Amino acid sequence: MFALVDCNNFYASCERVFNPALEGKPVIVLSNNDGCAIARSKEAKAIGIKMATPAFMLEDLIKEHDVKVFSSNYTLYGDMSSRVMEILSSFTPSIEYYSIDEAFLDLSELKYQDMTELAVKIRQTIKQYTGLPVTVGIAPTKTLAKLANRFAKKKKLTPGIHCLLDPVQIQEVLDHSKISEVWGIGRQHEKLLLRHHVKTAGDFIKLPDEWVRKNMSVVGQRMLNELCGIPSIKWEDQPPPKKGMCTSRSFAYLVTSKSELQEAVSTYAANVALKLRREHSCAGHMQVFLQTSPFNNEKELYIKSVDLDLPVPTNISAEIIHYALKGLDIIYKTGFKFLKAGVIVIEIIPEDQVQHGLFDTVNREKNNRLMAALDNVNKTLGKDMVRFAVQGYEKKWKLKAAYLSKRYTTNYKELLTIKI
DNA sequence: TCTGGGGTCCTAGGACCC
DNA sequence: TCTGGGGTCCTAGGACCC
Repeated sequence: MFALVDCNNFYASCERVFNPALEGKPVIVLSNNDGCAIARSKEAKAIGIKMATPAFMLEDLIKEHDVKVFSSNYTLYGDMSSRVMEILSSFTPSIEYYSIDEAFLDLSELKYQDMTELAVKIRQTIKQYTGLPVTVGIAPTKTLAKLANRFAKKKKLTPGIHCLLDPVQIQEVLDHSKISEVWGIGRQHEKLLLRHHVKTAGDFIKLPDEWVRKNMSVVGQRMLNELCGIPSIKWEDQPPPKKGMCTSRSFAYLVTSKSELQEAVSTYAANVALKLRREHSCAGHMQVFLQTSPFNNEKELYIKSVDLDLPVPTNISAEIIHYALKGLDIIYKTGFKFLKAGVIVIEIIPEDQVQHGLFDTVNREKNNRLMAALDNVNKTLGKDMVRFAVQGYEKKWKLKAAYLSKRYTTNYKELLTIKI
């Protein structure tokens, strides 16, 4: 048996925990750059705010219904997430952290007899310790647990938990789940299946294996197995090592000047280098990319990326910045208004497996000590307090975050104050 | 004016080898 | 007119996830 536990409207709920006045009100959280709505409270969904709607299209609705709007506060959400995960891991050590707001638990070793009772307990504990509402779905496979979780959100009786313990209960949920609600069915597969009159998950499991395999590859076959109660998706206790890391952002406004792009690209490069150091990894290869707005139909779209080999796999900021700027030199073109840039590193290996080059001109030992010192200072004083000059000081291009809440749980200066 | 960011997995097809 | 067959590796692109 597996449980899928996820936080309801996670980002919106996090904002509510520290601002009870938001209770019962429509709340939305915007993506980076205050671009579009990525989290919505129940009330916001009810007035018709759809996932990923651009903020500028919501202006009327926001005014009309007095919607409370927030910029993404990842420091806060990340910290709340680790609190939830810690509580979950107190129920069982067999836990897979699936995303910032959800986790699978493997319940097979658990002595709990009554699964429903366990689900209730999980829900209550998280609510009590963090203030966050969660939903629990329990079933024989991960995909069914996902479906049970979705079902738990829809149903009127005992909302927030649902267990699929026998074939009858499973069949009921399959028949009441739209095909698009199955984990792994996206827009394209939905279209394909609807063309073949497959409307529900119940219809889907009636399809012959060969058809699924032919039209939806092994991915479809796995979904089919999972829905039939045969676990076919890997259990990942430990997150597998990352294959690539990326830092990219849209700019607050369209950027034309090369110097501003250099600031941005070197900032992203420094960020990627920091991510590598946190994972104790080095990268052997990088890509830098640059693009104009895909939404401006009148102007020519310019998307260009360049690949660069790093002579020796590295996580040293200065080195990664150096090559990123070299890449920018290659792809930069005057006469365009750029919306977005990014730095990607691949060929990632553990830092203790780096093969040093015979003709290496970089003093890696010294640089590693420098990076450790830099990370330490920044950890104490706050992110980016010490940085490379090329990253710029003003950073006018930096993304917008006009409605940012405080970092209540991670910064002493931003603790919640209560007047009594 | 204003449209997120960071990932994974799979397949097909080309290049290359014997 | 004839022009193998198998294998591997790499890449681009598609689909999906949160």
